[in-house]
Amino acid sequence: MRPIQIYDTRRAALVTLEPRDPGKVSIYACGPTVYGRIHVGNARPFVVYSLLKRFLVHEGYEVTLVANITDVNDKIYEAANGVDPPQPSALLASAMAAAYIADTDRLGLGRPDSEPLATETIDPIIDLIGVLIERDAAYAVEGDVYFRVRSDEAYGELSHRSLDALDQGEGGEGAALKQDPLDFALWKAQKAGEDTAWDAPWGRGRPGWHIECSAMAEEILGVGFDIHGGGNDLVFPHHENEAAQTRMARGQELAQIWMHNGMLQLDGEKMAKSVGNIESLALVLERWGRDALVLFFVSGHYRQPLLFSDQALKQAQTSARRIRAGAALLTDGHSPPGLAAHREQFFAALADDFNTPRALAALHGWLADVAASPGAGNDDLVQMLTVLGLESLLAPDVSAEQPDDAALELLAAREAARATNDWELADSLRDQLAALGWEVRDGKDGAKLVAL
RNA sequence: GGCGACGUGGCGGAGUGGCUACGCAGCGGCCUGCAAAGCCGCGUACACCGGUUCGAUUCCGGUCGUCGCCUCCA
Repeated sequence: MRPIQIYDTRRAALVTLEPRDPGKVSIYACGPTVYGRIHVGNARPFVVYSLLKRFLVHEGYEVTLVANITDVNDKIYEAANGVDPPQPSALLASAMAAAYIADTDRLGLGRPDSEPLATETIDPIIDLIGVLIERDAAYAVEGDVYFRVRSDEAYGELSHRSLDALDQGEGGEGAALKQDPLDFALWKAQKAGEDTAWDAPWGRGRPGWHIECSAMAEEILGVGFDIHGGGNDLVFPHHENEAAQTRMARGQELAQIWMHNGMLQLDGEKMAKSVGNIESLALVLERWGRDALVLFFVSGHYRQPLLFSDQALKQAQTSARRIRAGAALLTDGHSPPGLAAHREQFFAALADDFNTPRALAALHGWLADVAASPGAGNDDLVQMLTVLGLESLLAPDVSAEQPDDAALELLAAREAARATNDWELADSLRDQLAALGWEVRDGKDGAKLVAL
């Protein structure tokens, strides 16, 4: 196992991964709130942490990846009430959770080891809130429970903010009940129009947004697990609050390393539902294919913003096609030792804060060199592509359309024309095929059709 | 306003105190009946102004600009 460096938001520095349990790495990645279909931006953390897991497994670690699904939330109530006719919020949440699973399944990266739901973690949530109240880090008011931010001396450490700079706090309803504007809700009393609620010692209601993650992460991974991930828009307040809750309730840090991915951008702005510049994941997958999308994601470093555009996806598609073409020239088996340096660079890049673009450059270097020895073993490439979630490029494109009989007839006619050196007719038939969307590729073993 | 990140060749996107990132596009060549695909080759780009240094795209200061968070957000 080589040393693995990861950038930790809290320490604002690269740190060496030193698992709590030797040989095992535990990761909790914040997933979506399911009140609608997810967009491509939401897929970035899913891809990043799925691939990080693959890399760590390759390095010999036993990895547990947890990705939660938030299925109770104001947004869900709003969305359920906004449908005509209004539907039960639990129904909408479960439908959207299923859609989320289906959409991310199509990324072809497998599932996280555990995908807990907030609504199935209510008891641990209530217990955790109870401990916070006992320790005077939280207080109940009229059925709500608020976290006393100023009780936590370390508050702000993760997001590097001073309390003075946070004079606003959570606004809106509940503001009047808070002892300090900075305090945030752990539990919200049931209100009119809210159709999901659970009984708790301080009244019937449902959990606030941040507490569920503290509870779910602790339930599955235990306190002090290795890596907590999510989009960098969650650093404050979500992760700051999660960290504070666990710190005050358990006297220990929730996670050792806080890892955050950058935002996908569209038209110079973060892609977000609130901005309205979203492209649904399902649509992008359908349009460009999962190979192109995954390659697009790994083409940029996870911490940097990444510019989403048709051009970028088209480039990724072309690049994926060429990698596949290169891979097709190889045979199963050991790779030439002379190429090992490229493979080492590939994994060294990933060990250095999961630098996928640099790894990709090494992969291209490997492919460029292997071109000189056709029929070489593909072992190295299999390893590299698998870690990037692109092992599908080792096989012919299964999503490729198959030519219909009409196209095949034209192709046969062209072959016949070529056999008699009737180039004019052959070229005209090739143009006809192009008009039908087929590109002709002449090769040693005859002509083939490829969808344009 | 506060905090943070960033400004790299046509586009995307790494990285480094002096040495080719890489990809896509483009150009030239090989191959081909001609093409396509594939292969080979080709780009002294690092916002601006100062400073440190033998030497800065890389370090420091400033200017301009962009993005993120500070409210729901992956």
